[in-house]
Amino acid sequence: MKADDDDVFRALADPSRRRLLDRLHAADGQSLGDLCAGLDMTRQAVAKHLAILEGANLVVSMRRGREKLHYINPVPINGIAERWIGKFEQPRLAALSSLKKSLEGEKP
Amino acid sequence: MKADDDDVFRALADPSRRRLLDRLHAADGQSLGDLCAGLDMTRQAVAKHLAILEGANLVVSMRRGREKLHYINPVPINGIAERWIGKFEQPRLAALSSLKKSLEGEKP
DNA sequence: TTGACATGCAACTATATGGTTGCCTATATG
DNA sequence: CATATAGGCAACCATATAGTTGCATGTCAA
Repeated sequence: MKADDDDVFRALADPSRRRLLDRLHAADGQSLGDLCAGLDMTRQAVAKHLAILEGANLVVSMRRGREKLHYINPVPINGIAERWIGKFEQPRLAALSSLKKSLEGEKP
Repeated sequence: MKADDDDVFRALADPSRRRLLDRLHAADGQSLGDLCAGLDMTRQAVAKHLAILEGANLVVSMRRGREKLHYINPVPINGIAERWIGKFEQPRLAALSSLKKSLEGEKP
């Protein structure tokens, strides 16, 4: 519920950014140019997405010469998975059964 | 990576909607009026958020008389946690160490 | 039936967002 | 040095989104 989480959720909301994360997951440490290849977006658009991902701390970058290499940072994702999503996993079956019960039992 | 996931991620992107899910998590089966209490939003705004959550299948609703009761549906959240977030949990430490290695070893 | 209560629907506004184009800066390399 | 390459910056545009107000519909209870 921290404010940080908001950046992470918003960063994850865009399909293009999720694809970028997928690409980095497949091959970590790619440059901006590498990440642009095959996407029908301008380089600048990709750069903006990467900036947002960096802002959410989902990606860290370092410059090597004139290149900027990008690395995935799994910590925030792990964070929301643990602190926010985790609480829905445990009561999953309970909620389903209580829902079913409600749907069946409340009408009469 | 299904198209459904997009709805879920987008639904989760908004803090107000996450708060609504939190409220439903705290007390399942609330009506629209119940969910409005204490929020500085109009009822209509809340209704829209709930519609989006329903569209993403994160919430299901049923009418009882003139009330509409809302229930959380943990399945989609569980889905993205398993299928999308899970793949980042496992390589977490590996990625961190490779990042550290890169940050230290590439400069000279 | 009549009025109060819970929700639905529609139009409208303002801002956020994703994307573009154009130009500038910095690092290699001939 | 000159030129290509990789990326950064800023203005701009179109649409999506969150929120509002106003009114309509449906349901309960006296």
